[in-house]
Amino acid sequence: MARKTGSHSQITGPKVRAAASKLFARHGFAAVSMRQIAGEVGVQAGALYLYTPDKQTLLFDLMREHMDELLAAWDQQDKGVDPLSQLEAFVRFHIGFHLDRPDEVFIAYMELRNLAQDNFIVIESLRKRYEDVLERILHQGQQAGVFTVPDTKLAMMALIAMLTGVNTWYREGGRLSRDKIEEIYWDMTRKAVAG
Amino acid sequence: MARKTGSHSQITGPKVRAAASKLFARHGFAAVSMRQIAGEVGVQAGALYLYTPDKQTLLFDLMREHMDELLAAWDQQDKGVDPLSQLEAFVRFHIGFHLDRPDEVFIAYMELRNLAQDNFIVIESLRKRYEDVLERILHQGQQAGVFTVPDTKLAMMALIAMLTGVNTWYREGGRLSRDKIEEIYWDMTRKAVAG
DNA sequence: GTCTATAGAAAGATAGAC
DNA sequence: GTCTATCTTTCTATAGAC
Repeated sequence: MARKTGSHSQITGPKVRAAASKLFARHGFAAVSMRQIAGEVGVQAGALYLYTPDKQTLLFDLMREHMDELLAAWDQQDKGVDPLSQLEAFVRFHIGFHLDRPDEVFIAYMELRNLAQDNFIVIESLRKRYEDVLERILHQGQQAGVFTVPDTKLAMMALIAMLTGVNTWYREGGRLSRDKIEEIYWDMTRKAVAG
Repeated sequence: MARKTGSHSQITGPKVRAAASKLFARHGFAAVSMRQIAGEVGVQAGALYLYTPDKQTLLFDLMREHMDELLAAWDQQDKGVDPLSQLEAFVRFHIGFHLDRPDEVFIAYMELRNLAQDNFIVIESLRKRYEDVLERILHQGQQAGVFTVPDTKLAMMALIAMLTGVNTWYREGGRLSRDKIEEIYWDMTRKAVAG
């Protein structure tokens, strides 16, 4: 078979990111070598540096892209006007979005400590923007007398931790459908913030 | 000042574990070198191997000890007989125990993927024993008609994720006292599993 | 019990051929 | 665009002096 030549940058670039995402999620950023990533892609280690200036930037780009997608997806989400509808929309959105991207989610939560200082600040501010979405919903519901949350920030953190936790045990084709899982988590959430 | 001589093994051993715990939690197992640990203890890298056969065992021992302590502490905990009292005891115990040991908790959750296969099995079985404690409480409450949890396993995972999440944002001397935090989390938990 | 020194492997990143 | 080859650094772990 003839050796392939010519430009592959539009194919290889995404493959590098996909391989890095998979390997970082499985083994952790620090435990994965550039050679391993290259092996997964099917190129030599040196070739990776056509697509990223260094390993740190590769991690940062993965995390930033994930957070950007998260915020953009929420903006485009159908959500009601009253706090209860918005909270339900948030719960279902959060679970669905996170279950669709287990590797990226894992990296976004686990590899914060491996970000360089400047990069960390950027990712943290994106995360804060997402947390603010939920906190605002809780605050509005509290003001409207629909929810009883003595501390909206604390309730926000508790709910996000609970919802994101789905990723730690969910397996494709498991006992419960995704819709059923969303249903149960929504039920717990609704009751937890009730009067 | 005279150079100290003689045995320090009863001091240095625990110092090695404390240093490893701190550094693994801050930077991750894979990102921490034996030289860094030695530097934190105040010895040379080679001296560490008097206290652990290798880096992997050092991680494993930290995690196993943490899980053993967790299970032992729960066994000695005051807990009522009815499901509601037991659930409250569990919530307060879990938050208190975990806030007392932020580094160990972080390691126990983040470094599972860096355990060798055999070691992973041991830690996972200890974790399962702890999860079973909560699942059993939920099951008993459901049977007794005190709780309304359609799926006890799922509710158990949701609650543990929510409770452990306290560690991600709690800072000593923060806005809320630990007792107040336990109070709020117990309130959310109680409502989430209510009828 | 701890040190210095080092073996041996592997890491991130770069240079230059093709 | 990718390869091979390599520089330089750093790693885990061990050996032997004190």
